[in-house]
Amino acid sequence: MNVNEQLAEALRLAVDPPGGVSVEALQDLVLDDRSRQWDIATAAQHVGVSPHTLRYYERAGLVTVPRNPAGHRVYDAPAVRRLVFLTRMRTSGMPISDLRQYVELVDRGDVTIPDRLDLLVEHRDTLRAQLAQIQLALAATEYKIATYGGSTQP
Amino acid sequence: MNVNEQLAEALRLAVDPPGGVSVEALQDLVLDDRSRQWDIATAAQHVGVSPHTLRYYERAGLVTVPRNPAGHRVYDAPAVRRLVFLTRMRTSGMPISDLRQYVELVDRGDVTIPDRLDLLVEHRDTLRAQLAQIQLALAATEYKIATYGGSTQP
DNA sequence: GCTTGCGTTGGAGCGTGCTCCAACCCCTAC
DNA sequence: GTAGGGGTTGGAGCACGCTCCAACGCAAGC
Repeated sequence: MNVNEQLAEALRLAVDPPGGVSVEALQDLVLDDRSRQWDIATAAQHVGVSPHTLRYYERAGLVTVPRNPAGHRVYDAPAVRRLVFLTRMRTSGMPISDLRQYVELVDRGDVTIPDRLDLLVEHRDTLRAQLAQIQLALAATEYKIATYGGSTQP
Repeated sequence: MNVNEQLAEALRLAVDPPGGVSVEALQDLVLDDRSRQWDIATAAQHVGVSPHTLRYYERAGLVTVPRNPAGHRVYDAPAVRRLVFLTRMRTSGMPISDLRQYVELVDRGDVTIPDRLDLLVEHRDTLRAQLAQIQLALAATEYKIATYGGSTQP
């Protein structure tokens, strides 16, 4: 995978998580990068979690979200993309504590890039192990299905 | 995948879970199918969980385990293979409640095979979705690693 | 002005899946 | 007989990640 392909892939990832981000969300995120802002309900929809969860993530220190004059949270496109990334890491099993550690490293600037790399590499290995586990479970499940005589192949 | 390949695969799955079942465990499970029996500590090692967890699974209704005259649990090879299967389903995200439902269906005999198939097919779909999720998370992680400039490819 | 709706907060509650504890039992070795 | 090392039980505790609640604030529409 060369860098261009990786960029294309990353863009796809940022805007099209399997959790369910819509085409409109894509357009919001890609086309109106700078100016657009969302309230918590809309941002939650874009990210694919509940507003509750977004507030929880803020409380947990994963993000800091600016407020409008009324004190309401205001999310912009980069913030939403960050949340999509964080959510992806979450749903793939990275604990909140690790994610907090990661964003703290990001906050501390480029000097922490090696540390971040360590975290990412570790998580990558975890993901690979998970992948193997799931593939095994899938094979076992498909075997059971086959031996039960169900011809349920798609 | 024909049936023979599936059988071979299933055997491999039953005796070589990534959780860490040893070669001795394999031999125990395959060669000494009928006569061998294990106490809870040994069975736990074979399955790759703690004795605590095995007792918990029994309390949760996933298995019923016979006792020796002293009242100690006695596990035989089929029981351990069943536990390996259950553990694989667990670690791949099937909740205890679903597993209990499944084993209840098994207990009720062949008439429940269609219901079991439904459960399995549903879980298979869940697994496929999980697989896609993890692959996306892996791609995202590898992209981050690449853009941080770390040449950490294996 | 008042209702409605969405937002805010701190704090409590909950479901899951273990994990541990206390009190006890059994068997073996010394 | 007694100490030690395993096992047994019911029940409590815990970590995690939400999820909800009460009490309140702001803003728009009638």
